[in-house]
Amino acid sequence: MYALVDVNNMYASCERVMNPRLLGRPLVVLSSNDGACIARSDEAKALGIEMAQPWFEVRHLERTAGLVALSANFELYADMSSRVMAILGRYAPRQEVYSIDESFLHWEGVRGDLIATAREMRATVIQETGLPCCVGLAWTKTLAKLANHVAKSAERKPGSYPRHLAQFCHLGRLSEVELQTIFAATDVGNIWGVGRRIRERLVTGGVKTVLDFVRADTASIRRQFSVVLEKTLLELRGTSCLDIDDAPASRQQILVSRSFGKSVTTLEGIVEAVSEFASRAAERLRAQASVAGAVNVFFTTSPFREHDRQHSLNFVVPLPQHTADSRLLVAAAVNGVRRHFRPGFNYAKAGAMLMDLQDAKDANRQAELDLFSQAAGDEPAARARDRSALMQAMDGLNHRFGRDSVRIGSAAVVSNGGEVRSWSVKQERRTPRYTTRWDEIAVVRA
DNA sequence: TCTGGGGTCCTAGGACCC
DNA sequence: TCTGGGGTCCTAGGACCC
Repeated sequence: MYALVDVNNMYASCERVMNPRLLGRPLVVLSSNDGACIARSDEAKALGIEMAQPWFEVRHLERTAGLVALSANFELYADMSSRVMAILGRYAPRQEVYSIDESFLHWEGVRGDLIATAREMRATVIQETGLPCCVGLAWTKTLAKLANHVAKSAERKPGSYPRHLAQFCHLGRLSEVELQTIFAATDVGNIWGVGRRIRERLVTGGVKTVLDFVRADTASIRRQFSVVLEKTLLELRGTSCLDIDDAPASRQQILVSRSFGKSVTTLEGIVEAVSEFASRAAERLRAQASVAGAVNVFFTTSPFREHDRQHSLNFVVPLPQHTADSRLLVAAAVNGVRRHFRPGFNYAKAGAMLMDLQDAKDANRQAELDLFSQAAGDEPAARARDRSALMQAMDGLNHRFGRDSVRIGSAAVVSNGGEVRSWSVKQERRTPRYTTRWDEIAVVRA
């Protein structure tokens, strides 16, 4: 039996835990640069604010509807998430942390009352973190996702589903008739794995609800769409095709990209930003004990500025040998920028992606075994150890004294007088990082 | 003025090999 | 006249997820 546990409006709920005055008010959390709404409280949804809607389009609601908008405080959300996940992990033998606000749980051959377990689990999460969640239970992961959708909707949208399914929905406990009623009342686009495009094609073919979909022919779904969608269909019929992934493999690519707070026109501006992104990516690379074989760099103008001349650059810089050394990765990225940069454009966004990742241990062993590597000009093992020790020291200092205490020279360009870097993201409404910074810790007054 | 930032998987087609 | 078949690897693009 699978459960899918999902924190309600995660980001908005985290802000409310730290500032209860936000309870009951329409609240949105904004993406970097305060550009678009990436999370909404129920009250904000009721105002008609859409996911990813640009902030400037809804900004007037601040005055007219008491809307509150906050810049995303990802450090807070990540910390709250890890607390929630740790609690959920206590309730099931296997857990897959699926995203910052969702977790699959798996019980094999359990007979007990899982709804009772779910109730206790939800109460514990609320008690220990203040965050509300909903639980969907079913025989497969795709059905558990659907059950979770029902649990959420039954709680928040009166009339959508039977009220007794609010917060906890166990599809395995429903009669065939009840199940079909729910399937018939659910748009096919709410299925996990059916996005906008596939939904359009399904609806055009007359498949509008989950019920229509489960009655479709597997072979023709496979033919017209893909094996992926065929699996989705089988899962909805109760045949488990997706196993719980409780030992996630390390990432196959690491991307750091940002839109700029204001556009960048100069080579030095792009160099500065790309250095910073490559440097951040390298930190994550070392955190998962990998090495990279190439750096993919891109920078581009904004398609939304229709009067600007548009230009995008995207290139891959291969490395002579795999590495996790920030200095080498940043240097490769910067050299690429210097070679490819074209002036005369208002660049709006850039990114650095580390590719061709390998396990650092495997890469080392490979290098030691390769009798020809030194003859070919690769560095001796001793030097490689020095590199790794230096990076470890850098990561250690940054962990202890705060991000950017030590960093790579070319990424450290800061304008005189403490002025922010030209490309820096705009974040005017960020709340304190209450749980991860001593100097921003929450203060409680009696 | 102002439009997010990460990821994954699958497929098709071309190069190349035997 | 007639020009194989099976395999791998790589890349680009498209779909999805949160």
